[in-house]
Formats: sequence, structure tokens, C-alpha cells
Amino acid sequence: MDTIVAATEPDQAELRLWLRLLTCTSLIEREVRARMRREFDMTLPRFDVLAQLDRAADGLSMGELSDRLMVSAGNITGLIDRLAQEGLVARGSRPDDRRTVHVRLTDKGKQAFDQMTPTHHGWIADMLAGLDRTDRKALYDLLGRLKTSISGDA
Amino acid sequence: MDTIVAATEPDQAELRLWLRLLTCTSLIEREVRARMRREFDMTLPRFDVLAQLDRAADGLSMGELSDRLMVSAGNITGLIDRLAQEGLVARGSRPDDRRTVHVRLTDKGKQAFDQMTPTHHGWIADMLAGLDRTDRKALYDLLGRLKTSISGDA
DNA sequence: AGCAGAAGCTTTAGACTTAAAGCATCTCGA
DNA sequence: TCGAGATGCTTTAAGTCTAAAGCTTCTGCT
Repeated sequence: MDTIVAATEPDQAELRLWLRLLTCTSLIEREVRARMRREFDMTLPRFDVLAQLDRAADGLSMGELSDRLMVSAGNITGLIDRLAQEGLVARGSRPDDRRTVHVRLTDKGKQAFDQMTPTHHGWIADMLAGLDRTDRKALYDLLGRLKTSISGDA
Repeated sequence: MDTIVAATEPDQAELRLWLRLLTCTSLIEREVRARMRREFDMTLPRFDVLAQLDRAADGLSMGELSDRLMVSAGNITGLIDRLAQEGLVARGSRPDDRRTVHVRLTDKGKQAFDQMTPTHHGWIADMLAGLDRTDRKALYDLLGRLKTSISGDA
């Protein structure tokens, strides 16, 4: 019976899985964006840039930021423009390649990030609190496999 | 030993899980957007609107679209403006409530959607092909639990 | 009846995003 | 050496998105 049903009406389990994945991401993103705005007057893209810069000891080039945040290079230009204007990051040049623009956190940027990040972590932890450690591990592993799958391994 | 490490350096497993979720979603979204553009000269938000309208037998109001796509009402206004201009959807009024704007697929819109959706489904299926049925089911269930968790059940 | 507030949509200002074109610089092979 | 192509970033045009304010219409209460 199953096969007959599957033949006449295509099973859309994959689509439902994708939509559910998208829903979860959107829900979290929306919540984080709203809180980020309310509590820190900060946007999510800007925060993400600060987080990447904080994680990299010596700053990053525009291209590295573009890769890590998975957004276009033109987008990074605009984000860094605004962050630099607020004094949270600073552009610099690299002597060995004058095409490259090097970006680093300013003291003010580092301070701002250090103030926001524990709260941000708390929001995430809260939203994931409904899953126990086992579920979180299982989900993490499955998403790892999904990541491989997306890039086209088969 | 574990506890000592955990005490001095906060465990960021939740953060890593969230980032991995975001990565998977971004990878799929980026791929689908690019193909949608190349093969159908269509954007993802517009396609999502068409998909919602196709699924609803009698069309939807602007507000219902806003809810289902989880985007702001103002955003829907702009999307429908553009889709209407292309002749893929039509605005209508509802006699019982003159505030409400009713939107439905035109024949042209229905045709366009029917042409795109099998291909779209194929892209998704391909990207998920690295997971077997068991994994997909497990992932689907875990995401269901995550969805509940995000909304704040605990 | 009629008014206060709610509900549904649009408008506005500003930020984010992309693709594509453009500019400067670098690399590498002839 | 020198020029073609690659690389790194910025600019541009257009679409997407949000929050907040504004407009119209409806609902419910007095």
C-alpha cells in the first residue's frame, strides 16, 4: 500500500524537513534580533561581525569575514563602514598586500562585545533548554551529517 | 577534570549547536536562491509566497501570508506589489471585511509555480540525500522538539 | 447611535543583502 | 619585463526586511 501511495502522491518528507529546519532557524533568529535591538541597540549582522573578530586573535581581512559569515563581499563593506563609524572596529592595511583590508576590534568594540556576549549566550541556552543533553548531542551530530550532505557528497 | 575545565571555560555547546543549525539553513537557502534565480529568474521570497498561495485552496489574506511566512506585514505588501505587477497574483477585496485584502494565484501564477515546484523539490531532496531515512526521521523529530523548546515551554 | 480601541494593511526610513560591474593590486608565465 | 588573468575590495542597482507610524475599517461597549 505504501508504494502505491508513494507512486501516486509524491512523498514530501524532505520538503517538510527543510521547512521545519527553516522554521527553527527563523524563530531563533527573530528572537535574538529583537532582543539584541531592545537590550543593546545592536543588529544581528553587526554582532556576528564582532563575534568573528573577537574569535580571531589578530583580526581578519574583509574576505575572511565574508567567508566566515557566508555573506557577499559587498555586504561586508557596508557592515564594516557602519561599525567603523561607530568606532567599534578599525580598518587597517597590510604591508605585504595592498589590496587587502585588515579589520580588528577597537577597545570600544571589544568592550561592547564582552558586555553583550554572556547575555546572548544565555538567550540561546534558554531557547535550547527544552532539549536534554542527549537530544542536543544527537541534533548536533545529525546537523553535522546534514552539512556534509548539502555540500554534495553522494 | 571535565568539571574543572567546564568551570573555568564555559561550555559553549549550545552556541555551537545554534551556529551549526544556522550554517545548514544558510547553505541550503543560498543554494536554492542561486538556482531559483538562474533557472527560473525567480527570487526565494516570491517563490515562498506562491507556494503558500498554492497550498491554500482559496487564497489568503495579507495577514495570513505574513503569519505563515513569518515576516512583517509591510514586507508582504511589497512582495505582493511586485508579484501582482508580474501578473502572478491578484489582489481582491472581501465583502465581509473591507480592511482585508485577499490574494490569490492567477492562472499564470499557478502555471509558473507548477513548473518550478518539482525542480525545487528535487534540489531539496538532493541536498538531503546524504541522510538515510532513519536520520531524516530522527532529525525531523528533534527539530520538532526544538521548535517547542524555542517557544518557551520549560 | 456613537465613540474608543482593536485589527488589517500601507507607508516610511533605514538597514541588510545580493549579483554584477569596476578599480587597484598582485602573480605568473612568456 | 611586461602583460594577461587572478585576487581583494568597493560601488551600484535592485530587492528584501524590519519597526514604527499612519490610515481605514470594524467591534464592542455604553
